[in-house]
Amino acid sequence: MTDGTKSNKVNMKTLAKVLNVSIATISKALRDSHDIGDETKQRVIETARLLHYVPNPYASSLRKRSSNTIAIIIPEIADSYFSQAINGIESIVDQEKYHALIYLTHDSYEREAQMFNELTSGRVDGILMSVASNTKDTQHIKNLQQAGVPIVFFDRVVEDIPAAKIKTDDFNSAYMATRHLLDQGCKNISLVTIEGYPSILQARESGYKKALAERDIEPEDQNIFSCSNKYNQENIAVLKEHITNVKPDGIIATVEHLATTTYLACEELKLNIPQDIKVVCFTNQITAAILNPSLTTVLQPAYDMGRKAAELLFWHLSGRYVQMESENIVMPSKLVVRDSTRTAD
Amino acid sequence: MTDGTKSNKVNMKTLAKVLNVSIATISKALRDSHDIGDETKQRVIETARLLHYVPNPYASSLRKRSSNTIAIIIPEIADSYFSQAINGIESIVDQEKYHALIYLTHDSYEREAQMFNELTSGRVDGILMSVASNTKDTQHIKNLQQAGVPIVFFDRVVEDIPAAKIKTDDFNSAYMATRHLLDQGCKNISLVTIEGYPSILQARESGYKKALAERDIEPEDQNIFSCSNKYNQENIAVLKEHITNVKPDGIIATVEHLATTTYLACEELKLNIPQDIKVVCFTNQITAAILNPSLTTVLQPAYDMGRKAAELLFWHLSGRYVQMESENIVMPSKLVVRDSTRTAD
DNA sequence: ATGAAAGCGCTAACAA
DNA sequence: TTGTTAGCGCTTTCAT
Repeated sequence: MTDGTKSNKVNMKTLAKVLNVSIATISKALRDSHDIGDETKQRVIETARLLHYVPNPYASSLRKRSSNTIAIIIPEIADSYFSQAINGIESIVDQEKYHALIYLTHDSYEREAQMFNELTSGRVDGILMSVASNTKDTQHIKNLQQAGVPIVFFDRVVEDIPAAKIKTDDFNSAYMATRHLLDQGCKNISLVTIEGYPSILQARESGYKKALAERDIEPEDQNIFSCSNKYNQENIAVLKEHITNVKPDGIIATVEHLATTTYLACEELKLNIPQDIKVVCFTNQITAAILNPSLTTVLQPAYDMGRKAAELLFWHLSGRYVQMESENIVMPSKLVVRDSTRTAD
Repeated sequence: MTDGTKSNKVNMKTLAKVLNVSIATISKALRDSHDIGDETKQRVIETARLLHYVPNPYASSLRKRSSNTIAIIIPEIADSYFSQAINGIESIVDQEKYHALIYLTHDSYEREAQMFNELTSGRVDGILMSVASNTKDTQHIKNLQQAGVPIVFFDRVVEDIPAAKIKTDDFNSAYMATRHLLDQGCKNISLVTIEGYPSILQARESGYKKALAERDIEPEDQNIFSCSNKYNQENIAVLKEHITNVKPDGIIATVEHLATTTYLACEELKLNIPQDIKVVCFTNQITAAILNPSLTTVLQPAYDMGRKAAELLFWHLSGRYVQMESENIVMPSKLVVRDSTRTAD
């Protein structure tokens, strides 16, 4: 079914014939080469416009061994952080006249590995990625790097791979959140995370523990609790069980979907936020302000992170920049205090 | 900077040399052609695997004049409807071993038209799109169709173009929402929309008016109010002005970002939702349930719509399906009643 | 069942 | 300044 109306397909050959010049002249003129006369250039550009000539990207990519396209590889897309980050990425991709392929791993290592294998083909000139939660073996990523495809990580980075990385300070974010809850009088704070992400979770755990240690509180294993990044009844049940058993008076939810999960779990347990239990969540949702109660959040500069990641990649692609390995940019996240952590006073 | 480690680039030529067969044999064997012996096939597949052969997509696309990639063209991505729709699309794209390019129009006709022009190049085999709000002239879309690129519209469709369309029933959605507000005792309902989308808005307006007419209420022009699809202070101010002037006791917000805008406008005006004013919003945000108060929504089957749109496109692409023009699928949206439209009793 | 060869549309030496 | 030519890696007749 790919026949189409191939009748009026105009290519360089067509232009060459019409203008009585060689194909090479057309090619050079269109790429504004310096060894084509201004007058010829104009004629070529003009008739190209008239005949609605559009270059065939695949011919060009095959020949040049570069595709003017990048891949965005992320765990999921129905997430305010990632969708805002994509906006940032897109702003640069568009500006550079590139194209962006989007791939969702759904946090599956297998899918991620397969995608990377496929991308060995030269389909993209570079990759922007947030790694899947359960990716431990990172050989697939290293392989692609060795094949010469530059990679920039954003948010969910792989620490032990030499590549550019844009992230927020997970240690400090968790530290800020924990200290805030302590300041609000919490004595028994649970850190709720999701499975996977060894490096990120470790950093957040450390930040959490440091804040506790500063107040001479011994962290309990049971307060570090992990469930799935889903918003469903089962997850609510799991969280309810944790709350019932551990009876935290403060919860730090480290991923977006846990916000709704936590609120609903508390509601079902008839726990009042913030009186009975205070809640902080890592999320960029703009509705945080109008939740019941409004939600204290750790806000990441998603758009800017996406933009920065794309900028780094394009600097590298255009040769302006080389030391990708040493780029390790940490952007500040922000604690936005709202009613979900308010004290009674 | 696109040199990479081209040293170990293995292509069909490499395989042919290694196996002492012709390139044609390799090609056929890998595509499981019937005129290659089973034994040869196995040998080819085996060594391809061993040498980590991955076909060059651009060579293949150039030759076959089809790219195994589609374009997703949408106004924005930081929107729960679109991101959920993309999830649905991706589920099919992945299954069909296709690739998806993502393009954001930011609701700009100029950008949209330019993208379509670019896609004349044959970069994609098909397009899934939601049209930009201010697109009136649709020649760019027709041009691409005439060039043989199939297009499936979802959600924001262009009625007068013969192409497959997946949408929800805008007339009925607005009708349901309006009737619900009337049932809850509202007498002065405002329909808040955004600029653009003639066909969608007209349908919603009609549904709104029909519900009013059934109760013998004359719709007032001032109750149909349009602002921008932004979440910012200016937009809040504009909405506040409307509320102050028109004093509606019910608001139907027809796009997602208007939810937060409306809530904050009411808060600033010290209007209690739902006592002073009831609110319904067209949105798929999962946080609707935990807003203050929980928000009555018109929910669209975003994931299924994306999936369905992709399915239609691939049926067509694989020749299984031809009558794209007559496909006009309307999927039911759902009114989810919550506290923002609750009556006092 | 396998191979030779043409060519998809473009780029980039190299010649003229 | 312009043209000739040799591919990029793959698919696909058409021979054998």
